[in-house]
Amino acid sequence: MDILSRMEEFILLSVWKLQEEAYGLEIRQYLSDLTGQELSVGAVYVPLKRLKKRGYLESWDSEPTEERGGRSKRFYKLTQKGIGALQQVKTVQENAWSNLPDIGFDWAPAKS
Amino acid sequence: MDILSRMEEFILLSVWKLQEEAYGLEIRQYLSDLTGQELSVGAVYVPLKRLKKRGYLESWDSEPTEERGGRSKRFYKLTQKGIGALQQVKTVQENAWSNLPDIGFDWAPAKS
DNA sequence: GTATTAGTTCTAAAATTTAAAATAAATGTT
DNA sequence: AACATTTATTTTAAATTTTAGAACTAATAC
Repeated sequence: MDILSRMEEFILLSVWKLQEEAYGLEIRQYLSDLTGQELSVGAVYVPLKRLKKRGYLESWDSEPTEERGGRSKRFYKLTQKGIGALQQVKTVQENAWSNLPDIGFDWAPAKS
Repeated sequence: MDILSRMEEFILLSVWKLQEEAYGLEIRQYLSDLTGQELSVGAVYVPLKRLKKRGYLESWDSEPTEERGGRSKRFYKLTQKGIGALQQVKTVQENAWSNLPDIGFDWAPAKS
């Protein structure tokens, strides 16, 4: 399906949400909080690269220095294409959840 | 992430939506309409089996006969676990889309 | 220089998705 | 009865995505 995977959607949304602070480890932390589940570093960095390569994100590296140790951060920002892909997934998502019948059907055959 | 993939979510929702008519090819058609994209048969049957094996769906086969040719259908129905997984994904999804700042940031460095 | 901290890259295994050919099981036709 | 047609599921292998975590980088602190 030519629709963002859930991981891709979540990463794009993290970038949106985090604004000036959208970089790898921060995104990882944000998503862990959101879903209540630990996330390996690879689980974030691998799709980030892919999303950039495909034009959903752009990036730039922070100036080497700041306050304390550690290497520089790679910040991300949504492109127009990225925003469009999010809009699309939102629409399809909403359609999928619309007009569902009441749950609690009873048409399955009785269990033997 | 221990959350339904998008394909899994969509298939479970199809089963919910289609009620008495929830079987492979019908689900495929429904999802093609929903997303506006053709879907191979494997793209539906493979995850259907997985979802059943994991307890999100139960199934039974239709009586061999009906009106016209063709082999019997395998119908699906959500289990409690399946409903729960959909509820979870809905909640996380809604959280992910809440409280997003206005889009149209301008903190990226100027293009060189 | 050596330790510490913060971050990214790499990479291989596992899991999922996808496409399409094969198979199955029913009815219709001659 | 044999063969064609229709509807549906199964199989399978390739492609893609996800995941974990070790390795590496680059800065500051001592």
